[in-house]
Amino acid sequence: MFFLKELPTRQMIQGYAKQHSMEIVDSVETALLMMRQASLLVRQIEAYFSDHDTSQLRFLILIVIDREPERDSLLVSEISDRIDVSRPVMTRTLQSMVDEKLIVMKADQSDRRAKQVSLTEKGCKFLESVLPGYFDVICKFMMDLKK
Amino acid sequence: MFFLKELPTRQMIQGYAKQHSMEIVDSVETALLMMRQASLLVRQIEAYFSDHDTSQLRFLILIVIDREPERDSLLVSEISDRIDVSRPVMTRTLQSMVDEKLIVMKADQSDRRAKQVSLTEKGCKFLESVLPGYFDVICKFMMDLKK
DNA sequence: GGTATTTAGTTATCATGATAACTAAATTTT
DNA sequence: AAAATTTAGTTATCATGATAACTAAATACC
Repeated sequence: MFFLKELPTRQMIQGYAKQHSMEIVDSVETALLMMRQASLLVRQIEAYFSDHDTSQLRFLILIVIDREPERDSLLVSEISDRIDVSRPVMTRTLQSMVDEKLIVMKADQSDRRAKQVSLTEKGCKFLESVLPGYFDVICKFMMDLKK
Repeated sequence: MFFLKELPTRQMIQGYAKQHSMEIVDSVETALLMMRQASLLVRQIEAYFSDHDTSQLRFLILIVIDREPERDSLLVSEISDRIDVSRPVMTRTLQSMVDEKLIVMKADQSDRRAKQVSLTEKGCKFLESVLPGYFDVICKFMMDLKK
């Protein structure tokens, strides 16, 4: 997250940067603006999911399992390949989602270390129920940006 | 932070969004890309500061005090006006920065509830020492983006 | 001038990110 | 086939974000 409310002016960036090339000042300005806007959007998204007693990470886990063509389960390692949080965070989050009955986990047949994760009926329904609002939050934010 | 590594294709977004207007699909795609890129950059920045035994928040606190024209201290509340983290996080972070001797805090004369925060010599030097690398990280990231 | 409200900052507690160190199973190497 | 390494996932612990509830001082209201 990037927490600075008022971004530095170009002049200020120029003052701090040792090399004063326009290109560098430009790219720093663009980067700061991108981080700030993304942070504001991420906050709105997290607030949306928090209102629905969940989190963006839980949502992403549901969606990567759901969007997999021709499969109805993924290994924990496959989910981790698609979402870059650390393994312990993945373990903990999956456990909470099992508790909430959004997913089920069962031992893999061919590799006894591995675990198959699949959506429950409840998880599927829940994903469908939060998706429209998720798009709404993003669209509304992007509309406001254009103004 | 936005953790999804492979963003959904336009088709996939279209499949999930109830309304299929191009505009909506477009803005969702743009937003996801922005959040993903910003997250990657923020991670690099945090890694950079972590290598220097500090954090982006500490850096931002130093810089908002430093960049204030005609003043060499700010009230905690003024720092909070400029950086949107919660007050308890601000309190805790300022305390750690006092422990590290990057800043000093003293009671305000006119308002006995308030505290003036100013940079120490060490804090000033430290800020100067990390600034070039900070710009480097951002510039390098933005260069790679263009490719 | 006394009561009520607001403002400044802190403390306690929780949620969620990380890394390091671990167990157990699979795989590679020799 | 035994030993070494890699891979899958977990546990323990820490860092850093949040909110709720608090103290104390300043300000507003009557």
